[in-house]
Amino acid sequence: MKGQVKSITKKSQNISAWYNDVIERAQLAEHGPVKGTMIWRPKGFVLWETVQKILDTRIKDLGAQSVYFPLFIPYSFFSKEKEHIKGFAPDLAVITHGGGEKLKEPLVVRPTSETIMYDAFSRWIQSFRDLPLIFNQWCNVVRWEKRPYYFLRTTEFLWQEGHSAHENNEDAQKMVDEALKMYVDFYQKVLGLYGYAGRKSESEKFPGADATLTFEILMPDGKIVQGCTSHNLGQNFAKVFKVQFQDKVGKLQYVYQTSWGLSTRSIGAMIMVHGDDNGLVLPPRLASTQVVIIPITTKSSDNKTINDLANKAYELLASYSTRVKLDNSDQSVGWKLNQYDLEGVPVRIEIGSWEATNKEFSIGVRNNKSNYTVSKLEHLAENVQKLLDGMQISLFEKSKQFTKDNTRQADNYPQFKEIMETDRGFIEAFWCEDPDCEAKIKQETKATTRCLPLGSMETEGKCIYCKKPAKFRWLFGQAY
RNA sequence: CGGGGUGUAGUUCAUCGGUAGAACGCUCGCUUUGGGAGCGAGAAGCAGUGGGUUCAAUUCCCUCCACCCCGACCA
Repeated sequence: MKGQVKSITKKSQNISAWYNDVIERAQLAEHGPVKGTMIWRPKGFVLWETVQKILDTRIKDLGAQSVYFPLFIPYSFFSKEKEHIKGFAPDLAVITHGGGEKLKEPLVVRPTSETIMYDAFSRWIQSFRDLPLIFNQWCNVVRWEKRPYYFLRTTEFLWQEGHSAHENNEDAQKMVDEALKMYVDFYQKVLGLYGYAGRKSESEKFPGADATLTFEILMPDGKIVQGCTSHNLGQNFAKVFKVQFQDKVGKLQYVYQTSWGLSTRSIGAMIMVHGDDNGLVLPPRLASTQVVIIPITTKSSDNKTINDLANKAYELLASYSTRVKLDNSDQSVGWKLNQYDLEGVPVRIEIGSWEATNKEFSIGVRNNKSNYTVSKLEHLAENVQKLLDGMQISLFEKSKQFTKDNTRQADNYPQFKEIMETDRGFIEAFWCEDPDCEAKIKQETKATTRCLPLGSMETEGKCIYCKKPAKFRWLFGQAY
């Protein structure tokens, strides 16, 4: 009965190796032939499809219309906004040749679409009646990565980018806030991930933005993933791309703009936080298979009764709109159980002789390995739903608890450094908001400001680094 | 771009100066099925690349390339 299958690296032993093992063994993805690229296999891509499906509805609820802009952007577009090109230049993939000839002007492979979109906006927006204009596009973008990592840092990644133009800053700010709220809700309710929403520092904000909002998520190794961003671009791009409209009194004005995005990085964060030594653990709302039914037939069992019962359970759950799969394949039971653990299927139902005799079902939940629940047929659908709901909540609660347990206040720099050398995680510390202090802290501890949490109260404190007056405790941490 | 490591079957690796072997996976058959089943048969490899040393290189030396890990950069 002993299998010779090589087990995956323990999560506690080496989280990078574990992460790579899980992704490859669960057949989510492989490395592409070009460094930094990844091949999305069906079981991985379906996760993104689900993210898209759920998020797209919410994005449209924000008033966005879907569009698609070209992958190739004239280099000159990038140069127009000074901060923008400065921030993105190191990441750009630039095409110099095409059709066997050297191009007159190099082309940038889209790292983000502000420039190419706003060039069009300048033609499409003429009047206050054209506002607000809210677009969203799902696409791939390229940012050259020196050190790639599945999902979290890939040279080509997939995302959604929302772009809007408004008459005034209030409307733009409202858009930015709503987009962030949508992302936070998505992370918490669908992906089951806790985190901190806040504002980025001047040096960490999007190149070309007035302000950037973010949702920061703690990983098990104490490093932090930026889960999404929502930027208030002010009139910075409007001025260089001449995006102007005539207001109600006929005066020519620049629009106020926003952009906001969530990428395939979200899937990496979800895997890293929820997964365990047996493989993936998928939040029920994300899982394309929420329940797997495994009939256990033997030579001596009443296989007709077992199969009838399994079929009934399948139909019942399917009619309850549970995403259910019945596995009749001839693999051994042990293999199936391990396989579905690896794939992260939230709930499994086993039906063998014992269950057939008692007309009951043994139900196991992925994140509570040892416990089985027993259910009669008539209560199956609602009991399974309760287990799915319970699992969804417990994943989030666990993520929340872990984040809270690893959010520490540092009141002096030695303390700060000690935390960074041991547990890392989030550190709340006063900072004077001088970029020099921020840069030095980063250099000395690897920690950067992650955000100023929304709703932070202004008080009086001293900068952790220079001891000059500081108004807020910022969240610090090591970025992924 | 710095520091370290690895390239041999689909995968993970072993081997060794005389042109290759295991496990898992895969195919076929029989037997099986309550936490990765058993037996038998079978398919599968120009040993990353280019050069050098040698009678002989997968093996030793160098180049390049790729990938992995650790740093700097980053959604």
